[in-house]
Amino acid sequence: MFKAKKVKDSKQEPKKIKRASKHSAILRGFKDILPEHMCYWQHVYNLAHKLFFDYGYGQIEVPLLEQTSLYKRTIGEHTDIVTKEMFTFEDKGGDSVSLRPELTPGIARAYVEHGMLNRPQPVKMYSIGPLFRYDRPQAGRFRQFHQLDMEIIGDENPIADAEIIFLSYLFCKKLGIDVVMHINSLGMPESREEYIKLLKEYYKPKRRLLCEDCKKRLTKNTLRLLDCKEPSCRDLTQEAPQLIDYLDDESKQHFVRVLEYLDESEVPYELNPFIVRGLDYYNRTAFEIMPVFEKAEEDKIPQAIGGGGRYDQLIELIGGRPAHGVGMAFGLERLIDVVHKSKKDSVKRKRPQVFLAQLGEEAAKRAFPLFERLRESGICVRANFSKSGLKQQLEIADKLGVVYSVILGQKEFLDETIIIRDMENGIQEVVDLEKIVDELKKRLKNHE
RNA sequence: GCGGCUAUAGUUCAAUGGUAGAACAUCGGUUUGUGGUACCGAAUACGAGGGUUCAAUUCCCUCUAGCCGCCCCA
Repeated sequence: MFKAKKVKDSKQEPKKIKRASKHSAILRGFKDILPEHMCYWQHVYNLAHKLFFDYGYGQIEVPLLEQTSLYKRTIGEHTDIVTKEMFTFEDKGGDSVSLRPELTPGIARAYVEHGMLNRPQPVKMYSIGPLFRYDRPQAGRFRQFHQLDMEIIGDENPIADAEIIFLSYLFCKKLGIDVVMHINSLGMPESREEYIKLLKEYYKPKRRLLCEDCKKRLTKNTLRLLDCKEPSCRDLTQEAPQLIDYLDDESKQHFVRVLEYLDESEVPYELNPFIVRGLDYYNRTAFEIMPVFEKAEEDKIPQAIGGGGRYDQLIELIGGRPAHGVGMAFGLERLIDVVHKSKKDSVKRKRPQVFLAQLGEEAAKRAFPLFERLRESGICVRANFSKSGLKQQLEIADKLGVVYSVILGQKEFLDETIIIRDMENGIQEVVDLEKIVDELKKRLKNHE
């Protein structure tokens, strides 16, 4: 991207290269996950695979790219996600395709397309992967982000809702973070629509008292009115009719039973009538996971690290035979951020145990297969064969935080011996090269 | 999409209307084989464009990006 005029002066060649590389920067709202941060991701992944296997969830992966219409139909034609946040483009065949902004539609599609309703119901699945939304980047919000998603499809029973919420809670607990589940019931679409009518009628005479945003919400997104942080709107909201009082009887029953199950499994939750979710396919149970911080830490309202709910119409929407469903997803960047900040951050980076240092051509040659011998025997070993100075190598060993360094120099090479150096106190010992594996293992065992 | 703040080496920060310093990190050396604790040296930066000016990294404008808030969401 650098300008042509700068190319004129050939003396500036190195500078130009530097500049050019600056211009080819990462896309807005996208993030690299660097090696030193990967331990958090691996920790989350490992925990997820274990937990979901234990609870009988199968892992599924669905494409990053799907027909745009899949998302329009499921998430909702008029939602923000579909109208302005999707990476949508035409492929070479002229079809409109979109990078997935959500995991659930793809999984539901797979359920229908692979005839999963012929499997024992319900079908339990989980999925981990990147999602894309063309949104303005902000704290905890990126254009490519990752979710851990779980779904139970083919189960109307409130215990399925409770299981999803329970597993979400359990997962947070395993990660060592404190959370509380904010939970609500949206009822069925019909009862919800009736409630929205009521809500409009309630606010309309008071329109003048609302903030500018809420005036728009009144017609476009009435439920969101309840969520406004303006004090004047809040006052009005206090007296507003509550969704929960207008639920159809079956939904009410369903909700009560979900809560009973949650009480039984000791999941901490709060009823929150303002959880409405931004996707059209939700009905009945809706919930969000809010992290709980020590009070000194945060003066702002914490962001939800996950959310989900029931979607009993979704499968039918995409052309399958009707099947009930309930699911949730964690935002992994936010989740990891909370783990990172929490005092119980238990994620430890794996440290290598031994550094193998070599001196001289002959020793280096011998050290190379020795590395493999150590690795094969289960010792976590590191080396840098292209460095020749012992000082440099010990420096690296120190930075890696190894317990022992082993030094193979020209002298040791000739004697068929090797030095073991205790990195904590600098005490060295010469041992037979033959016995190095046993000697190291013996010492490492004592060290534990 | 709207608003606020910011933009100097890999990182964290300085200084300055006359083109920039430090710390840490990186690489190399201190007579040839010893780190965590010395000393010396090297490479690396004013986000982009325009304007004011004899002169701009410094002042002004635009753009871009980052952070934060709104909207929305994970």
